[in-house]
Amino acid sequence: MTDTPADSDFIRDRVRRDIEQGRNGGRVQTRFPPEPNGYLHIGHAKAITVDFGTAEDFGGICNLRLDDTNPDTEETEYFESILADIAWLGFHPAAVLHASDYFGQLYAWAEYLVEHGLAYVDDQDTETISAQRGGFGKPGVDSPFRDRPVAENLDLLRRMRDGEFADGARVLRARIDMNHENMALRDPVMYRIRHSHHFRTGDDWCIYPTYDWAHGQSDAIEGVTHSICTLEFDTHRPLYDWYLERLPLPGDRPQQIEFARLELTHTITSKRRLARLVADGTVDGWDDPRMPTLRGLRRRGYPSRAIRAFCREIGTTRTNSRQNIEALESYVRRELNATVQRRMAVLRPLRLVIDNWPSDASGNPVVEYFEVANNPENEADGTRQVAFSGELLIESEDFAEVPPPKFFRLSPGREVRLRGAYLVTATSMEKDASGTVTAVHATYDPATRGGDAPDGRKVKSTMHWVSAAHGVSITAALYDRLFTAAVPGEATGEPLDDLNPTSRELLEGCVAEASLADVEPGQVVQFERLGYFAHDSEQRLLFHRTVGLRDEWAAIQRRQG
RNA sequence: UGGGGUAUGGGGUAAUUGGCAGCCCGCCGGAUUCUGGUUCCGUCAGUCUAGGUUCGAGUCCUAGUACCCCAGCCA
Repeated sequence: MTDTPADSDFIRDRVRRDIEQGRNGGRVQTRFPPEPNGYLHIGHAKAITVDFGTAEDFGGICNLRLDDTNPDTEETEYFESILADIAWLGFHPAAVLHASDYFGQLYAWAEYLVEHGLAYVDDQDTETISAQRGGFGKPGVDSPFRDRPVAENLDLLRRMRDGEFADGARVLRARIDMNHENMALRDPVMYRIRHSHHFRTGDDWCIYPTYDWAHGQSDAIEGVTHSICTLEFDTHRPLYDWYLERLPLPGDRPQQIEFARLELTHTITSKRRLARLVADGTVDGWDDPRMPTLRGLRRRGYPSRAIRAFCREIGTTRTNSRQNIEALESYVRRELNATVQRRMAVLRPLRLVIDNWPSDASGNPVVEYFEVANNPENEADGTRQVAFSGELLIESEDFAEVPPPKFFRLSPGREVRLRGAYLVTATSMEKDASGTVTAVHATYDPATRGGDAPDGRKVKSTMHWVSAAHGVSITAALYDRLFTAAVPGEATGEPLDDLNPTSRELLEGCVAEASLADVEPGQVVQFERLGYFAHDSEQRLLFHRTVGLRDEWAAIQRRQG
């Protein structure tokens, strides 16, 4: 998969036009501005790709800016996870900045607006202010403090800053228009009193700027040219501009551009709902492989390159939409298939005894080693030696006493290929008291060493296998997508309320070929014909069936009705 | 209820700005294959509705419809 340059979209068209018109001296600068109050998820990956990608395409720069204006929700731990996740995704901020670095400048500008009669201190509480704001189609009511003299406002603002008042006692509001048709402009709050400890500025401040008062100004301070955000901020754009137009700023002002956030089927990105799953133990944590967090996806074995390619190629628009999770999985599968090594493993073992396999002088079965390609798609990955002997383990679903129509694998009298080894023909089977098949007996054709018949005869199936005496036992944890639609078969456009969390399935007694030991933790491997596995930090193997091959037989059956 | 935004196959996204509606995912079918994977080829299927302008409309005009966002001292 190649990193192709992004196609044109409305954002890039806009930037291109600005450059042509000489705006900002032809400079392009963006920023990714998360609040450090949680872990990054797949939705953020889209924003990151847009922010960094746009800058990159025009030779500009993109900074990481933490929007840390609310001390009550933000923590250093989140900040650090954001840093790490962006790095994992493969993006490199030109600088790591914080809105809290600008608290001094922001405050000075607040006094500037007060001095120009454009902001005032309001002594009312939240409920009163909210009630006075009116509603859709209903005018607001001016605060009784709206026409306070400048000197009094200035005095009160300074005393707010100096900690003279309790939390919530007063706010600073922009003096715009209580009858504005856009609710965002009905005298929005700029500063609130919070006697809280900020994870970076400590106890230096007890008043904190709101998002609206901080964001555009931070952009301006940093020299951001294009402030790209999601659609729900579009009614804030007039306010963004209102502040910037009234401040003594040189040169061109930053401009806000909105695009539709990424939504996926079978996925939620609501911080509240994800937090609940962590809290109630539905998942093991924020990095549970079922989670849509970047950490979860990484543990699941999703390559960051695939996530990047997906985010870039689904495009940026202003249309609210929901991508099929299959589209993401398609990028993951494509990337994994091209880059990842193969191993053989058996999830639900069934003994396969080769009755005509030779023994050595001391009566032990001969052990033979085959050289198998690590990745047929990529010769550079080399080969490995795999042990073969007279007693093997195969996938129990690869044998059928009575083969259903279109079943190509092993059944009595049928010849199949054991990958890389020999052609074998099933002859008989052993059953327990309940009639369950416990072992299959077969004969091999010594002339087919390596898997090819000299007479050119073909077999319909090539199966994976593990030598019983040489396999290593593993525990596989099988994960589905985090959510599944409540109504089976309803794969797209499902309402979020109909999504149910899926469970994890632990498979004991799985056996893999010995060379699995060469695979390092964090590395992803394709278990041939089964799906993709990833080592996680606890050395447990994770299997994601949705990106794998394992549902093939179910799919065939479904097609046949 | 006022304001803002958006409508293109089952899903997502393009269309040189008024000129053959293309691409990706999915589905279905076929070919290749030592993975029922991959790869390759093919099929199905679309411009929200109703009018209008025009030789010609996804694109322009008029009217309507549907969905999303906004009434935090969250971001």
